[in-house]
Amino acid sequence: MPRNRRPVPKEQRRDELVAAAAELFVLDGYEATSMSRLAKQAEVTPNTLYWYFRDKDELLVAVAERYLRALLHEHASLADRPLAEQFLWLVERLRPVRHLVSTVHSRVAVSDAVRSWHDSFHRTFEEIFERRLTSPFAAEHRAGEVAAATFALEGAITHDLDDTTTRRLCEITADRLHHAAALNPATSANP
Amino acid sequence: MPRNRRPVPKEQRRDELVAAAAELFVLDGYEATSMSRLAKQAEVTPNTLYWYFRDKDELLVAVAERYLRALLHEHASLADRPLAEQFLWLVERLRPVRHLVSTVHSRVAVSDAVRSWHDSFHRTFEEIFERRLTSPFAAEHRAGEVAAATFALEGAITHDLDDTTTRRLCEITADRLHHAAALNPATSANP
DNA sequence: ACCTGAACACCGTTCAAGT
DNA sequence: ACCTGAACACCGTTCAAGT
Repeated sequence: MPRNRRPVPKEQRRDELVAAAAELFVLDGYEATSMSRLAKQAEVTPNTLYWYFRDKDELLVAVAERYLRALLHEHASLADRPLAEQFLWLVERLRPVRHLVSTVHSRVAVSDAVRSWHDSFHRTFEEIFERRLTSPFAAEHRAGEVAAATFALEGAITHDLDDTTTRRLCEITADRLHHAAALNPATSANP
Repeated sequence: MPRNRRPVPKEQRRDELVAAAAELFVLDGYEATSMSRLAKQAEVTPNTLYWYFRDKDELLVAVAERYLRALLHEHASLADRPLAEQFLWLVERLRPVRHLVSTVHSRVAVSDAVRSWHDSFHRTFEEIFERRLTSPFAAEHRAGEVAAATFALEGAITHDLDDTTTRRLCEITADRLHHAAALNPATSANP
């Protein structure tokens, strides 16, 4: 068997490794997936993983990024549906990878790579949310509303809620983003 | 030196170990604190930790519970202050132990002990929040509002927000809990 | 009952060496 | 450039043995 200089392009090779990692991270969890088990799954030696990735956290980032890309791609087709419906879709779409979400959060403090990916992830969603804030109002108020929406969804993904509560939470969150200006005391006091 | 059968009562001994763990978990993080470093800090051998705790996760639970007790005790004196102010206090109080919060969430899927503590933690705060829901309305609507409030605070604790955004988020969250019934379409449609 | 010494199986990571 | 064999320092945990 060929042991090195494989004829497969390096981007594709890297992708295979990320795919293997994605499967195991989601199935068994990040901590429970050792680099050697992962290597075995991808049919390489553990060291090979370190040729393509600096460390295990960089592998986590690659897996998370892979899911984010797929998510944004699928989301594009729902862009004109009601916001509450989009939120519900998002939450149900991310529930299966909830452990990945929790792991990313817990490794933000440990790994610079994870932290910077996490931050850019939040910026991506903040931009999407900000576009939905129909009425114009002051920047710090926008930031508060956007943060509340983001955290509501993150919580819904990572916690066990029954279906009706999940749906309610998505409706509440969407409502808030639409009517934020009207509900804002400072703004509604000066019409 | 006495090597066993220490004259110190076992509850106090356990407490010393939890105190040592609390310090290191918060200072260096849970993963970065090995059982041997922890043992050294508490001036025992690693094995001794396993006499008092089933595993590292049970130690994590003990540390978290310790913080929760202190938090609830301090919170009692603010019970009649405005809700937004209570929230801001809570967020700022828990920010220093944010890594503990993230770690608990990421180990919910791994450890039964952590999961059941986490669930009871949420029940505790849900009860506090539910008492603040002034207007009466259907149970599934309450659950949605309470979840939104809980997740907003959890997010504020575990993410970097500037001071004004944090304050705004707390105000929004408090407002929501007060006016939830009026904003609920189903309820406001039938006055 | 309480604590230790010594070991176990494993972990993430590195490095010199191969092609 | 790509990959491996072998090792490194360490991890959480266990267990027989001590007092």
